[in-house]
Amino acid sequence: MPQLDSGGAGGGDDLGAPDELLAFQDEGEEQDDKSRDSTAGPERDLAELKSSLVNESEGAAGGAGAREAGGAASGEAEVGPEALGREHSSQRLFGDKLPESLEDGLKAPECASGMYKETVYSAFNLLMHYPAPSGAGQHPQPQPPLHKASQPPHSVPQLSPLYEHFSSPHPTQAPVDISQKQGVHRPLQTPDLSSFYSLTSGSMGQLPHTVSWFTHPSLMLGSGVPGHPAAIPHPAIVPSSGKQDLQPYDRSLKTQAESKAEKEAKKPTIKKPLNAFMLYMKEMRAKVIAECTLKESAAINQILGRRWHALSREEQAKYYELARKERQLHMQLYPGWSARDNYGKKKRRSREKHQESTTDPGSPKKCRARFGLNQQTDWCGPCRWVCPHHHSPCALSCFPDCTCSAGPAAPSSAPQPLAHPGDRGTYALRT
DNA sequence: GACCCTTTGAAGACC
DNA sequence: GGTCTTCAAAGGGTC
Repeated sequence: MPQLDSGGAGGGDDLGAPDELLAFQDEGEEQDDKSRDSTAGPERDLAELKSSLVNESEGAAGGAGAREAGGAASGEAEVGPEALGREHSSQRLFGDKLPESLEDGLKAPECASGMYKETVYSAFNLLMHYPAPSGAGQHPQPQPPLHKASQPPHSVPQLSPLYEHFSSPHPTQAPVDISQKQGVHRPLQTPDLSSFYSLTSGSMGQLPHTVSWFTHPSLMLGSGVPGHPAAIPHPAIVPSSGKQDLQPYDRSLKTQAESKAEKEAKKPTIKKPLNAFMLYMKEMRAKVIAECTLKESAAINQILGRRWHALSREEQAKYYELARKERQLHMQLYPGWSARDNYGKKKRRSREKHQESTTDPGSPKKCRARFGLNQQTDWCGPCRWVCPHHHSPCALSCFPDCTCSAGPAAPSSAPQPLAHPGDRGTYALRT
């Protein structure tokens, strides 16, 4: 993490996100525990993490896992396996049940043995912690065409070929070559940008996403941001419409206003730069899919979220730093861009859910949606949470340690929804 | 075909 | 300033 790395690339970080620091501040003693755990041995750490996941998934049926999770959620002395949750307080409160698909994946031998198996999971940590020595012999992947003769000691071998390029002392040369080959004007070789990727020995490696900025198909096609002075193609740029252009004849039939609107509609959307977790997901998703034979992104993201919390500060710091560079580069490429530009481009039902929550309680399904609960969760009663509107037990078997044991409340006495696991901030755990 | 789900983090909106 | 909302990725699932 840049802020914590006094000697690292965090110095002079004008774009450092304050949340990054807060995230670690929140962890507090957890991080100390984490450090101790990591020093105690990765095998134990991994085994406990795996165990905690199994317990969480099995906690729905039994109570032991629930109590275990509850102990971890108390935020106080985390001891033994309980400490393995390693989730932020808000996340720890989120005693979710893994989706069936995820449970299946976890129970599947190939997943159980792969996800948190030392040989795989810690292999990633190892790669992140201990830079691979230079030389092709250490490289598990085929040598890329742009492979440099010697690999910088700080590089991460499993990353894409261009990662190596950008880890090289002359990171901007290959894009120049590429653009020259493609006949694309690339005013990218600004001192500032090159400085981003002229990684020092202490700087972090480049992940495929960042690297992919320069290998994206749009780059190869020479597309860019119309009107933008830089006109630098970027994977963040996506056409707002996938439809093909109109034929000239059809176009002639369009009125000027229509064509203008059409132009506006076809204006490529500049996407938000990826944050640290997104970069982490992008890199690790394929591994999780391969290890767990899962395809459902929701389940995969749950796993990745847990893995993210299981990462050490140093490991997370690499992604925070990369995300900071992403934002920096994004800002340079699109100076006038704002996240507001993409607001409202996605219709989200969450907004509708919120509106529903303030008016009609609606059906139990809507009520579940109001509290952000899993729509697929059946109503039953292990947590004894009572829906304030329907006065029926909420069956959140995925929240086995829910302490909201309030009985059915009279409608008039329940103007406020009860604290519920769905409300991350108010969920209290049984101690 | 649009949206949901699910995760974390960044940033804008809102009070 | 604190809280809430939206969007970034991903792809199977749902409507």
